[in-house]
Amino acid sequence: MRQLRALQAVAEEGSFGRAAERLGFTQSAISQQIAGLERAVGEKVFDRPGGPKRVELTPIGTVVLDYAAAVLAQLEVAEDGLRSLRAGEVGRLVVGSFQSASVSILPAVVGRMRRERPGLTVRCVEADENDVLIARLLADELDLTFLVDMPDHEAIDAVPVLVDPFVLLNPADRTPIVDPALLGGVSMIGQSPCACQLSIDAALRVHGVEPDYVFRTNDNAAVQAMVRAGMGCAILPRLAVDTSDRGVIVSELQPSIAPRVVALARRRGRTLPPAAELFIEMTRDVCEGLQLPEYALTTAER
Amino acid sequence: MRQLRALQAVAEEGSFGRAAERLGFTQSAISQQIAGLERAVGEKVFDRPGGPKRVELTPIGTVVLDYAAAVLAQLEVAEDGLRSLRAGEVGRLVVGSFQSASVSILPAVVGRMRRERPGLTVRCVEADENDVLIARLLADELDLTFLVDMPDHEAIDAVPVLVDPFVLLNPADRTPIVDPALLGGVSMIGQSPCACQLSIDAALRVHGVEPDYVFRTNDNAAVQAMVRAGMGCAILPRLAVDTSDRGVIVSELQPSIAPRVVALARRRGRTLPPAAELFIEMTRDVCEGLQLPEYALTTAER
DNA sequence: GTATAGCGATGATCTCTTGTCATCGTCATC
DNA sequence: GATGACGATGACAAGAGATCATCGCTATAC
Repeated sequence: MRQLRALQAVAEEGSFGRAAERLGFTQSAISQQIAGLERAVGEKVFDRPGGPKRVELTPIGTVVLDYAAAVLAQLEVAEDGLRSLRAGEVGRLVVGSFQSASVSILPAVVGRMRRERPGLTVRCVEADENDVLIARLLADELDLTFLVDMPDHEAIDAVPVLVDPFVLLNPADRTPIVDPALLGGVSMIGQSPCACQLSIDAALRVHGVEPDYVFRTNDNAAVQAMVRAGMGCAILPRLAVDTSDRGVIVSELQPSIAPRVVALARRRGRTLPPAAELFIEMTRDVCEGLQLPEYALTTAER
Repeated sequence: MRQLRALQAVAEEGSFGRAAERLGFTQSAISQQIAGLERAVGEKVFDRPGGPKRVELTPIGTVVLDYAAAVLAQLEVAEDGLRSLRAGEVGRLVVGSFQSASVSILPAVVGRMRRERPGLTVRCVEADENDVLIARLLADELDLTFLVDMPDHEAIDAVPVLVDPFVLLNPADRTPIVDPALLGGVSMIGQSPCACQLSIDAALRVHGVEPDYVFRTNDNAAVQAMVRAGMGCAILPRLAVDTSDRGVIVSELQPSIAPRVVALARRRGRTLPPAAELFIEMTRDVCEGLQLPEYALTTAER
């Protein structure tokens, strides 16, 4: 390494002394470095004519120089690559997500990443169940993952990024129900029993209600369309709701049930790519924005 | 370097200790090498879960490993290349030559080289004048050069490889002349004043003869054809003569004139490619063969 | 729970590498 | 023959790098 640089410098300068000067060594050091290189190669790489003449590469020296240049160039490429990787300018991030996060949070975050760090690639892996996301996170298939609720797993580190209250959807042509305790016997639209749905059901049972789902779909827009069509009520996280829909009345639950917490999780003990910190920061920022008052319910008041 | 190898070994073994064993170090040494690498990279390259679990590459570590593999592969290519270069298996040799050497010596030598060392490239540069060859040798454009006569130049090292006496060519239909002193006034075929021709002329003048060239050509076969056609006599180095030509009588000069010496020269102080030694050896060998009795004059006796 | 075994980190120590300094011999030039 | 530029080399100091012994941590076994 040091020897290869010395070789280059001497070959260019034609003199051990000048090469030493260029590299910040003494002539003696260069002499020893070249001697070491020649020991390694097994042949002289320079002809030293003596006196003030230039030292000249031997035929073998020429070849060694070519190889040295190749190795050093390779090394330079590596250094450049690492520099930009460390700076978070380039890289690849695999993020787990679930449907409503993919709809409400991810687009904004990924959009900003693409704008601010075009070299970064973000790949998203979606799964409906928390457990699947957790398993993939633990298997190091994901760098980060969104989760519903804070996980209770000692190998996982999670930060809450969004507190997303549940809201009640009623058809616009009916007097809206807002008390979860009154949902007993009411037709409801639900999701298949994913993490989110299960926590809704549990909350309703606290109010003594066993919900009666007449239709289940995991597509939030479909849920909302069903409500609009008058098939029943629905409880959804607020961020999953299209609040511009005039056919549906979106109301806070009174009394409210425990809101859904969206967390961003990482495996404990796994070092993340530098870009991950950026991703986390942006996500928190985006989520903060999503919780601003202007995103509060407006449809019910209209 | 050492660190890159350590990185590879640890990544493959999943353990500092086993990597140490493989590389012939202690675990402590590997630990420090990886620590040094991480200092250079600026980030951890391994996650160390602790306990008997495998250490795992961090995302950055994976990238570093890729770069390391590239650099090490490059280095291996270099080592392989140098090994075969040093062994004289591959390489490139530029050899200076003049016409009769190109005809009589080179083909056999190059042929043998090609057979025994197919990886070697021999390029020949031909020049009619000794001085041109010497200048190119001194300019390092040639690794070796054939020369007519031993050079008297302190920067050149030469070994005689062939002693090639001059012979006299007479047309077969005339009583042959063999005494150079009798060539005065005789029509002669000669070459243009190259090194070889000049030494012939000088030798003739010693015998009081000023040769009368009625035709000059640098093509030996053309000289011989002219003699065959009866245009005159000619003096040529024996090796330049086609002794199977029945139309020409080839005789030794009596008294003989100083023979031409073919030398193989190198620049003093210039290290030659390993293949050059081989070339020199083969040349001496071939030339020895050319001087065997069976190559002695036969035409005159036929 | 405690014991145990495997693993990496670390401080002390030693060795070998690699730098500098001073000096020498060589070669071209004045 | 003096001079100056150059590389080689021996002595010595500084630093890198290896080993050894030991520590703390984690998972597994009893």
